[in-house]
Parts: sequence; structure tokens; C-alpha cells
Amino acid sequence: MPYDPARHGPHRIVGPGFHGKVQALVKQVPAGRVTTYGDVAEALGSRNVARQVGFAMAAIDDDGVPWWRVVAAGGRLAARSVRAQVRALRAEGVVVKARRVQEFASRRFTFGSSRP
DNA sequence: CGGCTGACGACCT
DNA sequence: GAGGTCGCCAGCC
Repeated sequence: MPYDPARHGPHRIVGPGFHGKVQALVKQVPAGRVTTYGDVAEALGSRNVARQVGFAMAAIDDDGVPWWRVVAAGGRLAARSVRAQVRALRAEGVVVKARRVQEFASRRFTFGSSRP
């Protein structure tokens, strides 16, 4: 079924400084936990910008942003450098197997769904 | 202002 | 499971 505004809800534009907002959220993810592009997108007010979240990751220039803690839906790894991401995650105790975060549900970190 | 480009996600074959 | 399609959109030419 194609995209359905009625089912997916309104498309709120995030606004300017998108990358900065994304990176600020990613910094909130504690070590040993992971979040998804979709979760970050939803935390920003629009579940339709998951892709943009990925682009924001690619544009990171701040070493303080734990980009490796952001995975794709279902706990799959989709970063450009999966190798580096796996290494970084394992260093935090996250078990990764076949490009999948094991026990993803309990490892998953979600942002407060409260937003104006 | 217009056209590309994509670290997504859901769905379909 | 492995591919392909389509629907989002910010940032950068």
C-alpha cells in the first residue's frame, strides 16, 4: 500500500538546522544502547524523515556524536562503515550478529514522545 | 528557483 | 531471504 497521509499522519516539516537537531538527539543515546533512524525522526516530529536522519549522520563532523548507536529498523545495521559500527558497538557490550543487533528490543533507546 | 542525491521504512514480488 | 518500488525531505550545487 502506497503512502497514505490519513494513516501515516500529518507531515510536519522539521525546519532549519535539521542536522543539528538530529545530532543533539543522538548525543542523548547512552553507551550500550541503540536507537533507530525512525525513532530519531519521530522524536523530531515527523516519522517521514528517517531517511534525512541518515543523511544527517553522513554529514556529521562532530566527533562527539555517537553515530554508531543509530541503526535501521529492526536493529539492522545500515551505516556506510558497518565494519566500524560493529566494532564500536561491541566495544560497548552490544552483541551484533549478521548485521543485526541482538536483543534489539531491550537495547533500544527511545526518546520521550512528548513534543509540542 | 530547479534538479540531484541519499547511513530509511514499509510493502511487494 | 533477496531485490525492487515508492513515498517522505534537507542540503547542496
